Amino acid sequence: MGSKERIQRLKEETRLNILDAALEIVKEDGWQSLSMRKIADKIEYTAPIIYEYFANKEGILLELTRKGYIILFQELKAAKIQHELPQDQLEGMWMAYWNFAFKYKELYQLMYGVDMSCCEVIKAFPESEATTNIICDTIKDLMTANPINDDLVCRKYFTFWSVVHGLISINFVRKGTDNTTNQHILRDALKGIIKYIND
Amino acid sequence: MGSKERIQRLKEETRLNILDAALEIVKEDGWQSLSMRKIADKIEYTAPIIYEYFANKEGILLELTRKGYIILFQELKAAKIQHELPQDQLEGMWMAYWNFAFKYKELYQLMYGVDMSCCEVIKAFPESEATTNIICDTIKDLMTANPINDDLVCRKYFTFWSVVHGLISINFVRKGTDNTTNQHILRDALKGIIKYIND
DNA sequence: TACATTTGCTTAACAGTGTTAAATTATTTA
DNA sequence: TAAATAATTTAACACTGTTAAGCAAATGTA
Repeated sequence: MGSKERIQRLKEETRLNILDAALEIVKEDGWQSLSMRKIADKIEYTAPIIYEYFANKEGILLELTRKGYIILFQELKAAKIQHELPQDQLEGMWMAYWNFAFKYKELYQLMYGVDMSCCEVIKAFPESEATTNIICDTIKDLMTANPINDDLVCRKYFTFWSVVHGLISINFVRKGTDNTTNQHILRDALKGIIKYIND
Repeated sequence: MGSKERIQRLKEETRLNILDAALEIVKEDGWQSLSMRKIADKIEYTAPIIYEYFANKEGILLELTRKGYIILFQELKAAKIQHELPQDQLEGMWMAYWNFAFKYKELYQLMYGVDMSCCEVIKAFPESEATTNIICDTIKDLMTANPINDDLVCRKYFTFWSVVHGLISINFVRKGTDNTTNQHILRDALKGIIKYIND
């Protein structure tokens, strides 16, 4: 009776269907909108059967996260073997990382908790502009070129922001790491950017 | 009849109470756990009256976001006036930004969408280690020192990750900005770090 | 003072969420 | 064919945000 295996195969298939359906829903309407009943609808079952394949909703998310890491690793590996020199490999891998984030945006959000669930449309607050300005003004003060290239100011601001925000959010997610060490990293990175602000 | 104003003052007070209660709940149990009924409980009312002060739940979040920006701006300003030289001002402001993120962690999460709602406890996946390793290996390849300082490798990896992740998540949140320009920023930043990897 | 009106607040309800237990249907086994 | 097992659904529970209806107290008006 080989039907045992056939059934096993079918079960494995619906398991994958659940994951696919979940990701599809997220691609359409975001993580906020993902629900067990919607997944069930998509695979043409009712909600409770999902619990025969996953412990709960988080189980689905964990599985998708795992899938994300596997894909990411493959892309990194592919990028690495395209170069000989370590410095080229490193740059290539980080570019691959970057590309992964946009190609698999939903998975990246899941993996690294970049969730803009709250305040769906962050329409630039007037209050947020003030903070942008006070920093950009100082960047301008540092610039020797005349007239000042506003585009460059904006880019430098972005670089600063990315470094600091990245360090912060990674600290939030991986909260194990020592804070003073990271503050050291931050200070070094800042000094580096400031030093070469006129490039 | 000065009672009009007294009532106005009371209303303003409960409005603030709602915001305080919301933030308190989030501090205790995270954004995921915030609910209208819990807020109502805390201010000793029932849920519907909150809608007399805010359009909906998002209205509360928006107000807290605004508060966050106001506080952040004040901290930046305070940091700036403590220095004379622009480069010191800049470093001071970014350090203030950093400190703000940890001092007002919940507000920062709200403002910049750093939400680890999904997968509450991201227990280091084996799959995630593979991606960490493939990059750290390459960083080691680049290092001239012998024996290799593992701590430094880790720190360099963190720096890379922060820059890239920061740039990505800021691109997600502020999706208006041009992608190719950011890729340019990224490439420059990467080259910079790689260049000074032995410092 | 007596009535009408506005205000403040609550209860009840709706549609949605994740999740579990019971009931039901379909399939396999004896 | 009858019993046992598996597959799937229905019903329910405790939540969620949100709205409408109802009530009670305070206020305005005669």
